[in-house]
Amino acid sequence: MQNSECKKNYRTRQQEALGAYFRCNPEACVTADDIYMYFIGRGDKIGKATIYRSLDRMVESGEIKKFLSDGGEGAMYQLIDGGNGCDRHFHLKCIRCGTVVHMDCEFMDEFERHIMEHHNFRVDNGRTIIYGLCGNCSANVAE
Amino acid sequence: MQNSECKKNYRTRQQEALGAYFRCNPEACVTADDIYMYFIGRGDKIGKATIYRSLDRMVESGEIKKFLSDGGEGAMYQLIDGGNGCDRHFHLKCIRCGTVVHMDCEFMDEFERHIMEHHNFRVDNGRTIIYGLCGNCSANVAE
DNA sequence: GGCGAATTTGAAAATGATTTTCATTTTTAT
DNA sequence: ATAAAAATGAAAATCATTTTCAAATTCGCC
Repeated sequence: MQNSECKKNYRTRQQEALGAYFRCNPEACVTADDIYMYFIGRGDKIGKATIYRSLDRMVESGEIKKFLSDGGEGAMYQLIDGGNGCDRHFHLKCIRCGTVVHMDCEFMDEFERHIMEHHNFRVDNGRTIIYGLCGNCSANVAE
Repeated sequence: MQNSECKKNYRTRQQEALGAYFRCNPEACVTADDIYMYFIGRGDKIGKATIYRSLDRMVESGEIKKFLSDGGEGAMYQLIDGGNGCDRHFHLKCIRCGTVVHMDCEFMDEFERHIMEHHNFRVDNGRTIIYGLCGNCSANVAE
């Protein structure tokens, strides 16, 4: 009810609880049901629909990521570490686990310059996402 | 029944059909239902269960990859590294006029190599679209 | 401090993708 | 060819996720 200890502007107790859950478990990699069970286990009152809705919001706002698990239990959710949005780098997004790697090095300038000079095209870093496989997943996918 | 035209060792007509589908559509990025509809549309006889089972096998064997779409329609399947040249270039898409420029030059290899070596990430050219402004639009847009 | 509007919640029902069941068909090995 | 093993398809079952809608909560404002 009161959000005295809360800095972020979550509107409701449930939304704050979810935010706190991820902040207190920064490495958590969980399904919606995992989270539901966690709260139910603690005796908290929360509905699954609310969890799904809140997770959607957090994915939308870029706080957490959603991806397909290796097993087949449903979507998994995990905190996005950096979280600080910046336009001076590319995003490399793993198509397997959803991890976003931030590419922020001088080579990028070279890339932009090449595309500008040789292809007459001005890259928009903010909108561009490079898809592929991160190191982990690359190692796990047989080829 | 006869697999005269088939080189790969798929056991059944349905499995061969699925393999052929991906080989003939190397850039296809589809849901199980897309594939089902495709075959039904052609008048072929195939069940959804078989499609799911075959897709699982192909993911397992590393022929195709499975991932969560950005929209929310279910899992998507796509050939891994089509092997065909179509995966060998980037697409530069203008966010203003929609023009797609194909970037197909030796610099791309350099780009991939850099990302692989410095960022431990294997770029998937087929799925990546670089957004920005084409020459025309760049000249016309005030910034 | 409280009232009404707007938003959020939760339980249950609905949805929809995927999996399982099982009788039948096809393939494989002999 | 023939029997055993594996694969198929239609339908039913499963299960994660979404929707519905009435009740509860929060927000804006006086």
